[in-house]
Amino acid sequence: MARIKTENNLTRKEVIVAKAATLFREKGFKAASMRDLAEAVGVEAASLYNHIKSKTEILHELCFSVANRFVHKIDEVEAENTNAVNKIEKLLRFHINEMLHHYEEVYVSDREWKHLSDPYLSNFQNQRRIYRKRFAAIIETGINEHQIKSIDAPTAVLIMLHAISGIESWHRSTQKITAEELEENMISILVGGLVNR
Amino acid sequence: MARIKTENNLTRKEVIVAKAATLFREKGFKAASMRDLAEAVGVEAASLYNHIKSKTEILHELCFSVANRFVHKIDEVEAENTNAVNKIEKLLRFHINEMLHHYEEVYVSDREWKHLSDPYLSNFQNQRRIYRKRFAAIIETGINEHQIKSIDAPTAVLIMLHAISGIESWHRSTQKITAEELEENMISILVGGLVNR
DNA sequence: ATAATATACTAACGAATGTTAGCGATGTTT
DNA sequence: AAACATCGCTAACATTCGTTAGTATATTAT
Repeated sequence: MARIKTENNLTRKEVIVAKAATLFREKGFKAASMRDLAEAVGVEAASLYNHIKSKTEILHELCFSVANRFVHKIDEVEAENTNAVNKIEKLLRFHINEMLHHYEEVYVSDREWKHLSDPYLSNFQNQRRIYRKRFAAIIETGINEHQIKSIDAPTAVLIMLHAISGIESWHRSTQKITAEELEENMISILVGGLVNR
Repeated sequence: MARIKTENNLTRKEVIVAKAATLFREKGFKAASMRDLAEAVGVEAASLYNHIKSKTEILHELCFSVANRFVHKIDEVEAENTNAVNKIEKLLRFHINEMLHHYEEVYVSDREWKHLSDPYLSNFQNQRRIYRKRFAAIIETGINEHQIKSIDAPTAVLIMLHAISGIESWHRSTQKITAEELEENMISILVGGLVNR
């Protein structure tokens, strides 16, 4: 009877959720079975239920831990005393680094939230909608102050956010530029596409 | 015994595939069941098999019909006698319009291709990889001719393609700007992010 | 050492899945 | 009208799914 190995002060639940993130990213939430997850963790499927309530609970944990980090960040950025373009750049760099260093979680949260069930589903969608509105509001400010060219702010937001989710492809590619280079390239293209010249 | 209704010269198979595209987009390939699809088509699940070989075959049809359209387009654009920025703009506009007018198919092809099985899977991945290389090559040309700023071309490609997939959110949003406005906004931001000033 | 708790196991469940077989009804061609 | 192909139906199949119950073992606290 081999116990789930815990390292770095992680609870067994956290180990399971972390392995699940990898699995959900690779196969998708629906296609990844609890038996798959059990094997990845090194245990029988039924044993997982000593640590988690359900498969969906794992998805909750992943989606909301990611969402909360972004909300916390935009709280911080909004409060800063700087111009709109700076704020946007900070948000973008945060998104990029989240995608670089918490790839599995962020990716799963982005692509698999549809499989949440109410009330978590509506909750998540609400948070997402509000986040995007706040992001758009910063862009609007930049437009009004003529730092940013006159574009539709919600459209700009969806371009930015989806563009960053492209880092998925970078992770899988064989000939990678470094993470730093990637970050600078993305900022150059995305911010460059917004600003007035 | 109600037959599958065919309109506009569509075969029954094409009706099934079209309905499947909607369903796969809404629920994901794995979560959408053949019984769901049957209901959407107005028939029993077993009856579908008079027209299609398997659930996976439907996914093949969707993925490759989309992929073929993009390959065909880049063939056309590469052959044109114009500069790199123009070529990129044409490709982007094509992507945007595909996403606007063949939303279901393009979205499914983009997100669900992982569930293809070999040899179709490797085939699809190859086509995708080659397409992106050709796109990157056009960007490289623009960089060498100093129309485009000095960036990593593969990174630029993944930003462009993923940004466009954000049109998904536009489709679902309630207060939409028009399709034409969306197209112009996207082109402005994306091309604006590339060009040298 | 003993008791208590945490964790893993085996076995099994009901439900849902993709798919096949066989039959009858419908539509088309001769 | 007869022959034939097309199409949809019911019934059923083998798997796989998430999850639960009950039990055994390992760890921790007393």
